[in-house]
Amino acid sequence: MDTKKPIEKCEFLCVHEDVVQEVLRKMPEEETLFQLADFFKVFGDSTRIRILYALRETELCVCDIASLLGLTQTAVSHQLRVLKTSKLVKARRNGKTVFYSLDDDHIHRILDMGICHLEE
Amino acid sequence: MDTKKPIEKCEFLCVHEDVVQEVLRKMPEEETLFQLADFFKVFGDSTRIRILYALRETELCVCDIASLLGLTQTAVSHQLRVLKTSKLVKARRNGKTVFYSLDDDHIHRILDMGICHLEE
DNA sequence: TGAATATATGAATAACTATTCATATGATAT
DNA sequence: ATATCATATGAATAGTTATTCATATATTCA
Repeated sequence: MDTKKPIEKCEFLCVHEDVVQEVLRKMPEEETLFQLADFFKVFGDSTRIRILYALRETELCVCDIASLLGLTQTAVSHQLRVLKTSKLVKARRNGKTVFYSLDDDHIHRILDMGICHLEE
Repeated sequence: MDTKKPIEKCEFLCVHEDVVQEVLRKMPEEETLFQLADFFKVFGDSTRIRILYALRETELCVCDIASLLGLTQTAVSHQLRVLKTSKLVKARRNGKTVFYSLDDDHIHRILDMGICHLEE
């Protein structure tokens, strides 16, 4: 079928089979790693990180966040939805205003560690 | 100039000015937060996370990683370059083979924390 | 030197995602 | 009820990025 194969592909000729098997055995589940990547992905956007670190200080309404960070209300709302879906923030309604805050202390600690990391 | 403005935009009428100022004062530098987002971004890709957790067990050559994770050699090489640029992995050449490993113990600890997080 | 092998890389493609625009919803006050 | 304000959301757009393809580089061995 495959009539033209100009260069013979290096199809893992060099694999250290025993090492590979050992690593496969010890590594976390595939599923776990995909979840972990998704978790980090949420932090991997400057808009969301800035929102999170603003909320680290105090709860804020959508307009406050937009003003604070120089963003449109719409952009902030969209990102807050992402953060809420990921259980990183929670919302509290007070009349027309919706106040957002970090979902729990666990998130606080993660953000504290983030700061810590950059200081190393 | 702006002849047609059907709906008057909500331009931060609700801002709690004092709170916003206080938060701005306390928050980390903009620059710092952008760096932090970039840092998380590297972890926020399943291919890279899987490579990192494979390397958490032992050093591996490019072919081993590709075989282990069911990826092409090219895809792995490209991502290893990203990880190397971000100082997360380092390379050691032995003949034709290049072995990659986590750059330092700090990265090890971060990966350990990742696992920890998912167990909560 | 030339063949073979392991890895790297530039360019093109494909997939994803953040932002914007227009508009809807939800709440208050008159 | 209606007008106004704060927020939410669907669709389109624009920007980004992971993967693939083709090929280059680096090293070893005959």
